[in-house]
Amino acid sequence: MAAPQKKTRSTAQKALIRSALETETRFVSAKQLHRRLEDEGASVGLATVYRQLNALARGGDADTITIAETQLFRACSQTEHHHHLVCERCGTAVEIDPPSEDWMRQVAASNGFEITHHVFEIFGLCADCRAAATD
Amino acid sequence: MAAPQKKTRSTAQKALIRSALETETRFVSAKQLHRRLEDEGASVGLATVYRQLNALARGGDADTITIAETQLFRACSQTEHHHHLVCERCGTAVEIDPPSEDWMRQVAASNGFEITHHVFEIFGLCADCRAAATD
DNA sequence: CCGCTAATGGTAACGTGTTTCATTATTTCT
DNA sequence: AGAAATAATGAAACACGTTACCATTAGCGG
Ligand SMILES: [Mn+2]
Ligand SMILES: [Mn+2]
Ligand SMILES: [Zn+2]
Ligand SMILES: [Zn+2]
Repeated sequence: MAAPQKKTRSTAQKALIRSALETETRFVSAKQLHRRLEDEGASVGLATVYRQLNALARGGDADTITIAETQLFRACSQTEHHHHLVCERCGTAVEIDPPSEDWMRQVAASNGFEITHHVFEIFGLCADCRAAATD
Repeated sequence: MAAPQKKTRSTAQKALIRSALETETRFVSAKQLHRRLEDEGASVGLATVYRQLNALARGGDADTITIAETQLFRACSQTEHHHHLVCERCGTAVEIDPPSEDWMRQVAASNGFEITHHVFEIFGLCADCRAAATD
């Protein structure tokens, strides 16, 4: 039988957080998003920002990466598996394809492993940040 | 002129930590290594374990990965750049080659990025852990 | 409206990892 | 072999991102 599946309610905070994240092209932290919301006059608790960002990530509506012990989020509507090319200065990110799945499975199998998942992110400097770094 | 390069002293704790890490084939956390040391009768402070593991990593004598907000360490004598295939159950790891550097640079360049570094780890279950998971 | 309960938000608690600083011990100097 | 200089240690305090708690608010079906 189907799981009880508790029903979710639509709240103002949920909508605010979602739309704030969607207008952001960079990976942002919960704290950053929280500050931005209160700068815009909205009053949303930090705990709620964490909750909603995690919910979005769980539901596949946001990607997350961790940089310097801090989890960053970015809205994502893409359904296929992908990774990111991230500017380590400003957080701007571009979606990229994963390395060959066949190659990974091959490497794993030859060592007796069965793959469960993988992490892969390329970090660098975007054109803008490189230009800005010209002393 | 050459950097002042402060001189390092050899201590019992440093040797203990280094050799304990070297006998370990799995990725281990500072806490795990600390517990193991005190189980063996050695009395070493946790802060010292952190310090020495970080020093080993900085010096290239240890690899580190982060899993579930915890930093794990493993001795490594390899000098070339590499990655790991890690059993997410027992921590056993195998060193693997990186994906094509040319391909990564190509992807980055076509988006105006200049690569600084990348993270890549494959997680899975090793043969032993798969066998043990047979209900 | 009413009642049920999901959701919120302030705060306390948590876990990992770093910093501080008094104490210990290794190296160097005489 | 002392003695002086100072790197290293260790216990506890701290930093900080994230989660848990729980009393209060508010969405939604009736
Ligand atoms: Mn994405
Ligand atoms: Mn290695
Ligand atoms: Zn940038
Ligand atoms: Zn295993």
